[in-house]
Amino acid sequence: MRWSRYYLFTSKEVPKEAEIASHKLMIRAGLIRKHSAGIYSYLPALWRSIQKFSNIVREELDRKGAVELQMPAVQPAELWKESGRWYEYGKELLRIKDRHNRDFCFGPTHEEIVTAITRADIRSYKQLPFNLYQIQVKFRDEIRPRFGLLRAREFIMKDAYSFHSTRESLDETYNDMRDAYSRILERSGFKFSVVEAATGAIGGSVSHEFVVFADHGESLVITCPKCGYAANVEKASFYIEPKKYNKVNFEIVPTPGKSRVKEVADFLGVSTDSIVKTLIYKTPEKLIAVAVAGDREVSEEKLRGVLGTQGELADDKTIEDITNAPVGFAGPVGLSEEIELLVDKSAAAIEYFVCGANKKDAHIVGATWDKVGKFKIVDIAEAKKGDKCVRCKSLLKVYRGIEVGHIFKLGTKYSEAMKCYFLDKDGKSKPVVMGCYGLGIGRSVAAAIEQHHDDKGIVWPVAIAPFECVVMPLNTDNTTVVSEAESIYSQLKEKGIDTIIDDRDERAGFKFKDSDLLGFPLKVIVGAKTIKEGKVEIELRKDGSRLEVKTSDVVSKVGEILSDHKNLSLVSVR
RNA sequence: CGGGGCGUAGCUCAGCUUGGUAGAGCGCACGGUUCGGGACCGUGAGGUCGGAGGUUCAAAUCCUCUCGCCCCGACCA
Repeated sequence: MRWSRYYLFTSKEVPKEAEIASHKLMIRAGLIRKHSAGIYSYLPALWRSIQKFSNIVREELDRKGAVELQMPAVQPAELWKESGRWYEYGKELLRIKDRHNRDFCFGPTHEEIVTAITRADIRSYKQLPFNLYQIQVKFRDEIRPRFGLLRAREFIMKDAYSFHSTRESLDETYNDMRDAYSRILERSGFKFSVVEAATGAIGGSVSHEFVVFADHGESLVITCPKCGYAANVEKASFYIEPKKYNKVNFEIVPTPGKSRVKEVADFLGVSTDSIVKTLIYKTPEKLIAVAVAGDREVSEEKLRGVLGTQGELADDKTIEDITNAPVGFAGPVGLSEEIELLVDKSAAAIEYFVCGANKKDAHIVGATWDKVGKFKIVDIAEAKKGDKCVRCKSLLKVYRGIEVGHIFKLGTKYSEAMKCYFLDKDGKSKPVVMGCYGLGIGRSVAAAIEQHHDDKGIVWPVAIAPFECVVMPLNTDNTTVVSEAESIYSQLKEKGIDTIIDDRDERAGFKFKDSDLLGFPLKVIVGAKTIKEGKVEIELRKDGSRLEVKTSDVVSKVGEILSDHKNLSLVSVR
């Protein structure tokens, strides 16, 4: 590619709307153009990176026997009504009407469509399993798009859906996909972690996230450096350390106006972890009381797992009705029998605790669980810094990262709702067992920049760089320099090395700054100084190191360095 | 959805308080000097001041409405 004829325009200005590195650099390097909140064009250079990453994805999925297809972006409402998600998905689903006033949506994901396809074809267990995938534009009307491609509304995603006659078969494919994702990320030069995750709006039972480490990531990941346990903070379990408690006599004490945990703790002179905090949640069907230790938060994702449905905090009026007290004075002791009580492990472990008295301006001290009616002990508190591993009791670490992939065991949620059945060996009709596997393409590429950049610009991993190599004739008025550069450029292309020549009539410094910003892994510098001796320089973007080589050796040397780097990025970093 | 901020040249922004000829830097075009880490000098092109309405002799500036963008928050007792 000739830079002078390519569509690649950089800028010195630091964009005002961008806050994090990948977003700023993508704008400065001329890789994206924003049209609306969370809606972008991918300009040619970035599109090359996206294509390279997509092709790695294809190679690794094809290797596992997955089959590519393409499904519609605009989907009829009927299918979403069948699965029930037309009513559940909420405002993130972009709903549109056609000229006949019929309802459609712009697909945020494709379980409905893929199930509509397969239910028409699947008859027998003999056809199973199979795994279908596509790389396609999705739309999710996010509450607040931000960070450029990291949280866009329109984005490119690889989504795969597998279909099975048995759970065991699903397990097999699930593990295959897990391997494929790991290979994809390794080949693309990511440092990442595979973590247990909550299933969210997609549904299903088991799921894992692929989280690329980044200081500005939106996901919090808990890992155990000793035994390798890793989970999203929304899902992570932790070890509750047994403590010795001194006996405290049961007593109802006045706590006027002290409704928050911190206030009660200060007022009574106790620590927050000896308080039991009681929250009232509501689901579409019922009210639930939830108790956690005062120094902990409820993980709504964990709660969703226990309830099997999304719960939300009840409004003030409901709380007053059920607890006979204003908000802030609920407690498990003496709570109405009408409401189910879930007690987190963290709260259940406290022998003598402080809690709301279900009475205005009063708390109980010295409460014990034998004074509480029926309750169930569950794991619904969020892990936090300083917690210990549920498996090996080592100190857990908390990392920030970007969730680039998420794989789920869906089970029969969609196949039952949408009647995708097959006839099994025993002659009985059964719902197909499904898995689904998402990987954010644009997000991954943005995450790569987030993970690989310095103060000069992007430092692309070789595998997904827009170009592997840039040839830079520094003195465009020197005919030897120009002709040597052109010759090297043709030879590199000949050898299949992805090369751009910076043939623009610009000064040397300008070209250096631009290619540093763009982050091409290798520069071949052709200048008047060295060409006199029949030499050029090769510079590595990674560390700025240079070596002089004879013009006759450049091509083989470049090939050598690039293959070294490709191999390097294959080394597992977990 | 709630709160805050912004919208003026291709980009980043000043001007608005106190109404009166629309500015700077970068970028762009041309000429000259320069030429291995975002050069310098000169000349020049380029703006319905987000949009609509209003007040006024006169509106980028004041008022009303509206659209868009950015940031923070969205209930944990």
